[in-house]
Amino acid sequence: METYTIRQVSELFGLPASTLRYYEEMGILTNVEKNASGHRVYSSGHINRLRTISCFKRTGMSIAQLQKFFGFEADEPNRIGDILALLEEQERHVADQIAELQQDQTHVRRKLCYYRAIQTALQQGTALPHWGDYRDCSAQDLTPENDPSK
Amino acid sequence: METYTIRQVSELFGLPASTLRYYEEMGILTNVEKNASGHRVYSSGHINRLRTISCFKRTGMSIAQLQKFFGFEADEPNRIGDILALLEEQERHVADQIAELQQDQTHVRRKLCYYRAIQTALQQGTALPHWGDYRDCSAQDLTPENDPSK
DNA sequence: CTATCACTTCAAGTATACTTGAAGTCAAGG
DNA sequence: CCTTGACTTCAAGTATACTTGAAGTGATAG
Repeated sequence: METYTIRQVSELFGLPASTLRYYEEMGILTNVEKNASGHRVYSSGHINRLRTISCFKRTGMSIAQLQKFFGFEADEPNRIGDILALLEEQERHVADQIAELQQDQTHVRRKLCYYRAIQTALQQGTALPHWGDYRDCSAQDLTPENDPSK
Repeated sequence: METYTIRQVSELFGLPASTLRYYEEMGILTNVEKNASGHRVYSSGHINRLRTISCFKRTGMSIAQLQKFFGFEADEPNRIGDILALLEEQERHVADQIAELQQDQTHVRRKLCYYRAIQTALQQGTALPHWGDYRDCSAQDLTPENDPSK
């Protein structure tokens, strides 16, 4: 069975060793063994756990929620209901986040479009495009006809 | 020109009034007028600015970066290059975030799938599906053949 | 033998983004 | 006139998630 030092895990995930110790202390990275000289030894199970932690953290879970989730998992099969509820909540949350980010992407692209037009106008000495004060554009204010990003 | 009280803006964005004052103090919500009795008066320009702030914050910008960005905007047209660089960076960042979240969505769905199968097996008293230790499943470990979410 | 390196524990410190509390002002209602 | 409600400022406090520093241990290199 493959094992990893704290340094290897650290480099694998781009996390400082102190963070790995912190996760362990917080109880979200559990059952880390120690070798004869007291150094931590991680297994592929820990690597998988860390992938889940990264995933959940990216999708906005706090340490407290992670503690809860892995607490339920440790108490499987009694807590399958709780686990499913948490995962379903998280699935909704991720879907919402993706939808919001796609809106945000449009917002950023419109601002980009606006400032690129201004830059071009400045360089060519031509008139500025007359989109009014488009800087703080918002999805709501835009119809397909007046949307320069379309 | 339409105006808003701090309470109205607060409710519009679901942000406490203290946060609006904080954003103003930090210089990312600028030029807020006061009426005769010293109360803040927000305009539609502030509403648009707040939409941009929300967008940028969701996509991971810190207050410091927002200060920088709106600082550049205030100094337009001299800083169009800086603005464009920042927006382009942000566009890449959002795209990466969406891609990551889509991976995370798959991860969550697989875990859901796994635990639903376990729940079903428990309820029916049938054998557990033999996916090994699938709990900490990760995209890398899965081929289309052994992926229960497919 | 000793220095260096990679780790260890434990307590305390830091960064970010707010949040709260105290004390005061202003306008309207009773 | 007095209270109530909505705001104001300013300083200090809080929550979260680490991060850092000090002091120590054990294995390896010179």
